[in-house]
Amino acid sequence: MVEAKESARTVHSPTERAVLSQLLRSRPTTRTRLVADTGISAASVSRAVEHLIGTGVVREGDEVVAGTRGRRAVTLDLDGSRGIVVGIDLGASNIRIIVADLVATPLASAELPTPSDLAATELAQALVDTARELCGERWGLLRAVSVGLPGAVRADGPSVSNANNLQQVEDPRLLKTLRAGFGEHVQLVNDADLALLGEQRFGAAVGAPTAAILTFGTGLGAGMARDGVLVQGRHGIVGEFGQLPVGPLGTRLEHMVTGPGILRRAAESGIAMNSPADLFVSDPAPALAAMRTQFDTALIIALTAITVACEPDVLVLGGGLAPSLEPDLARYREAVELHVHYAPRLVLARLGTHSGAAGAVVAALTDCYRRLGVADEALGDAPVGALLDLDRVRAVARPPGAHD
Amino acid sequence: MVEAKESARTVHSPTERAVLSQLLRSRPTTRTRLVADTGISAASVSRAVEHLIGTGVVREGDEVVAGTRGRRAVTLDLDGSRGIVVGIDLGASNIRIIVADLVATPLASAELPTPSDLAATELAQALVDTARELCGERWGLLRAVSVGLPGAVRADGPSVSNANNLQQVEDPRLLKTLRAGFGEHVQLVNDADLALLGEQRFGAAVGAPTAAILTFGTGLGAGMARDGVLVQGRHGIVGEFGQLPVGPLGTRLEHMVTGPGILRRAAESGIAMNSPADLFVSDPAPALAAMRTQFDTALIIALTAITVACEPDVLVLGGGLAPSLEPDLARYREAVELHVHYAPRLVLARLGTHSGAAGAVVAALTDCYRRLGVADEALGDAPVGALLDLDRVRAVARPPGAHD
DNA sequence: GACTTTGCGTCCAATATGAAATCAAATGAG
DNA sequence: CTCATTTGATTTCATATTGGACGCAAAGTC
Repeated sequence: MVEAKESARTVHSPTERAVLSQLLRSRPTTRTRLVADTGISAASVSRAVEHLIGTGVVREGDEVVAGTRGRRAVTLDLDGSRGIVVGIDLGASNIRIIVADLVATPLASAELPTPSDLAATELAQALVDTARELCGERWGLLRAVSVGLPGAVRADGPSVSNANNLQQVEDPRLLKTLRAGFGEHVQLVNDADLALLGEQRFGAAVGAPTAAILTFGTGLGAGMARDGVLVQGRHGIVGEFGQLPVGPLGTRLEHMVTGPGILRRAAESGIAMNSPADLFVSDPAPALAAMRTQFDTALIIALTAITVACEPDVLVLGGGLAPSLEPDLARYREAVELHVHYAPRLVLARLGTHSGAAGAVVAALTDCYRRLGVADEALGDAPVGALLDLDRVRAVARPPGAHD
Repeated sequence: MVEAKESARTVHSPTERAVLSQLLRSRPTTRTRLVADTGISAASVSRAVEHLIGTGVVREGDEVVAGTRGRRAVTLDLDGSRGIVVGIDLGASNIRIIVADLVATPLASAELPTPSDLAATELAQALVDTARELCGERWGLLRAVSVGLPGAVRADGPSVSNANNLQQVEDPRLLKTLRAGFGEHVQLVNDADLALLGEQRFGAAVGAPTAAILTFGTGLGAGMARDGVLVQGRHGIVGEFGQLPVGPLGTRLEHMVTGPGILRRAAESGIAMNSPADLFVSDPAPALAAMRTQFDTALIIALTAITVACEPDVLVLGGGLAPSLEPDLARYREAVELHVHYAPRLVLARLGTHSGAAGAVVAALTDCYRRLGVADEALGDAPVGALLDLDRVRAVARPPGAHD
């Protein structure tokens, strides 16, 4: 269970924290490199590493095969096998779960339709059961769980609000049941925030500590991170740019750029439309072209707003509609740049439907490392280097219900 | 000069830093209270204080007059007399300068019309000369200078852009001349950011570490601070909500809510208007009422955007037009709350025309304390308790040109 | 095979820390 | 007024942490 012997694993001394933090940033590494990177004396680094190995946090690896002369340095790395984390993306239509070890190696994954008719308690229990099955005999090693939801997560409790597309997650019993099943260390996070984390660590925004995401799903979701840290308000409404009343007659931005809104507006105008993607065909009918212009206007407002809100280096576009926007990314970028003399790099999400669950893994790992005593500045990089491999995620996927 | 013997004044040891940081947060205080607040042993606190006093950073004050028995504790406080800072608000129409000591006691202040016909170098030299005159014989104690400007300040250099209302501040020679005159520690900051700092420390947003400001001047300025720290992007465009193309035909938000834009739009509509304040009379003519509705719509978009950008506890409205909005603050707040289920407290700026210069003093002091080794978390509070007293600022005001 | 280079652990002196004792300064009781 | 009591500040001392110097180990070079 999550709380098992956690205290014994906590790193106390400042020196040891500094060493572990640097190890996280540049892993795998060696004692000598840690000395150079931290400025701490070789004697102290050696002692700290010795203790970290004794605690089971760090392990020695194979020797370096550098071409230089002299004795070979022993590689050091986190001992990822000592624990596992679970990342869950609880979406309005699908649930995605990834189990990974402490260095973000995917161990198992699953995807299943959301049983949206279930009440909060049953839904939570279903998540616990499925995750437990995926973890198999490693269940005892579970250290942290992160769950992404389509709603505003308030810092108090935490409680959830504005979850229009999956109402039952607002029920506090959801978290209660999750805690009962997974243990203490369960966190709820907005799904767009998690998708951003995923893309920042493993996807389209790698190397951009200040980045933002805009997801076009059932609703418009947004997330922002500055210097590797999510911007999250106490009420969870940071990023709710979809609520800006910028359309004609005060229509909300969300209704101008997401699927249901587009279809409704088309119906109101008497335009036949099968899918929102019809809006993005190359030679549209005049009536459609007018709607597309409105869409573009609204989207550019959203992009501009998010740009002046946090000045991201990269702005990721995700969700079902995002691929349709690819041909026009350059045009959107120019429009933003025209308005504020700066524009972030506009890119499509690269993890696709996995970004939320991948981000949940990142959030869970971050939680683990923070409890281990890693410095906050270093958390943004952890676990860098060990990219969560999408192919491996798929390779370890199991149909729900299959047993070990 | 600024760089004089700075190194000797830097606090090195972690313990000493912790003590100084806590002293800043709860000053004036005593050794015993520092022991309780920091958790450091009495012996170490005593030693640290001794050294801080020896360095000249801290001084002992009068004894406490507590009603309890036992020996009286000696009060400890920052030694504000050991240095001075200069805060300058370089506006499009007026320059305001405040000289203060290291505990934010105003020593001198001045206000003069901006000589906007001067080129960058001459303008900078005028600032240096005026400040030097205000400082008098204390000039040698100058530790830091902050200058607020109506433009986007980029982190590189720093360079300035988007300064449409005072073009010459974009010239890099401005900073060069300022550095030549004031010394190394001059920083340029966006004026809205500084106004927010001022209101957060001394004005309408006291006690709100997460706050934002919207200033209605020649242009629309905005600033945001999260947890006591300004949100500043590398390109300085954070907060440029005025550039959102939300009006009809893509009109920028700025043009809908600031003086020049209002006058121009009135002229275009054939409405006679002497001052933008005419828009806010209690029983407007129908044509005016329509314009007012447009203004309200745009303002609510701005307020909503800034709310979802950082979720401030307090949103300060400043600049010339702000007082006209007072009767409608509750209405605006409700509109925002309707859109995002949360609204910050909407308040008018309390420092009026002084907020920028007061904020510049805060920024300069923060710079000083950071160089002294104060922990970043404690900087948001420094120098709490010593409120910059507006009456004192006025009392020490001198007409430019007067001599000591 | 001796030498050099590099990695890493050990020894030791220097430093910083906290618990406890001591000194200092105030009040109140008798 | 004197002395016990209380609280604040410093000193003493035992202890822990740190980094430099040294020594050993393991590799390549000549």
